[in-house]
Amino acid sequence: MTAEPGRRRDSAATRAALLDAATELFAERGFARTTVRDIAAHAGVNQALLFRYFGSKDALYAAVMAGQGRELLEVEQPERLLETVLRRMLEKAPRPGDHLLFTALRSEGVDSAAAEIRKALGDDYIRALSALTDAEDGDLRAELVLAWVIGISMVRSTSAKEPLKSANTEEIIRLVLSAARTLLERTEEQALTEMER
Amino acid sequence: MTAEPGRRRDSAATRAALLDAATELFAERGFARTTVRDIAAHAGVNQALLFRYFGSKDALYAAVMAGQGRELLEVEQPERLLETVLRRMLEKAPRPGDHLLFTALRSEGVDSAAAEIRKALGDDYIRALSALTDAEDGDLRAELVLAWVIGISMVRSTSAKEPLKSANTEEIIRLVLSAARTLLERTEEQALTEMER
DNA sequence: GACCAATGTAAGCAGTTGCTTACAAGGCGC
DNA sequence: GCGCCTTGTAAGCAACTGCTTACATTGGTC
Repeated sequence: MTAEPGRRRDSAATRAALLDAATELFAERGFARTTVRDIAAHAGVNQALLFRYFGSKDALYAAVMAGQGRELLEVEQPERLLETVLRRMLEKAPRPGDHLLFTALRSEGVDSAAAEIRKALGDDYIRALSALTDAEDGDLRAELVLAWVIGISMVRSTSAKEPLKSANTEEIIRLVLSAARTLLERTEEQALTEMER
Repeated sequence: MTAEPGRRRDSAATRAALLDAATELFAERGFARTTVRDIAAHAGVNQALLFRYFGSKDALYAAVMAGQGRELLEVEQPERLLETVLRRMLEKAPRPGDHLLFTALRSEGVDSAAAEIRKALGDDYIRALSALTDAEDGDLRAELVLAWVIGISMVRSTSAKEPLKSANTEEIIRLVLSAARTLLERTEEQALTEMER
């Protein structure tokens, strides 16, 4: 009987189970602190299959990150990007993978696949954010704002009880946005000039 | 001859060499990514002696961090704390251990000695920074500012060439201070009230 | 039913980690 | 000179990591 309960001998389903498990664990613990054994166990799949289907932990990470983390860049108008990013980061009940973006951005190390992905992702966000200001050091300003997001994500992931973990989401967003505005807002005249075009 | 060149059979010097090497490496790579073998090699000392004199990697880390990272808290008047912290973080030629504070604050994990030290250190800085505002959510504001410092340190340690790495130190400080001021400054009247006392 | 590629499994390899142990050697008190 | 605690050394252990290999099992094809 082909339609056996559960799934056996179904490579597509196995691949998908590995991808799902990897997505969840990478988002939760980051690349370095996630183990291939953890992923396989979490997927209910033999560890060797992970390497059969993905080749290496690096490649699995790349597969997980393919296309992920950039949805906000495409959907959001730049003015609302920071707010949306913060809201996703702070939301109470994230779906699996929702935090992939943040875990990826704050990954450590200069080797391994994670470093390249982090850099590419960071560059994309810096580019988007720097479009919000006309200051000549726009990239620096954008990078500072991104660093703030990364730092907040960092602190939230390590501290279990400090205010950041429990505080009102809207309040945090309000505070960060108001402060970031001093870095990213255009000057009045230049904003007007821009509109005239 | 007791006064042999170099040092041999000198436990104090051996301990000190280990401490120095550990200080430098922990500051550079953080707790998790520093190896006891690295430390011993860097100190030119047998690895077993590290455990004889310090007991464990955790304990060595605690010994390194004992009293370190809080100098700025004691010296600086609160109003200048953030600026001084930023300046130390961004300075071009730090002495060994100068970055211990930042590497400690951005250490990962919830176990190991590093987590407790990070928390204690973070709490101290939050306390100092929150004294700068009279808002009732002062702790949250202070934690956000600390998260920013941590994020900047993070980004600088991973990106090799983005603006943050090379940009003008004073410009970065100016930008961060001006933005942070919206979070930490007192309202006019309350600052005056404070002065009257 | 026989073949055979695709799928799944168990065991293990090599490298790294923190830490331990068994031992050699120096140097001080006597 | 002798004993013995202190200091230093080399080797290795157990746990963990990413990854491989040798082998069983399944199920479609003919």
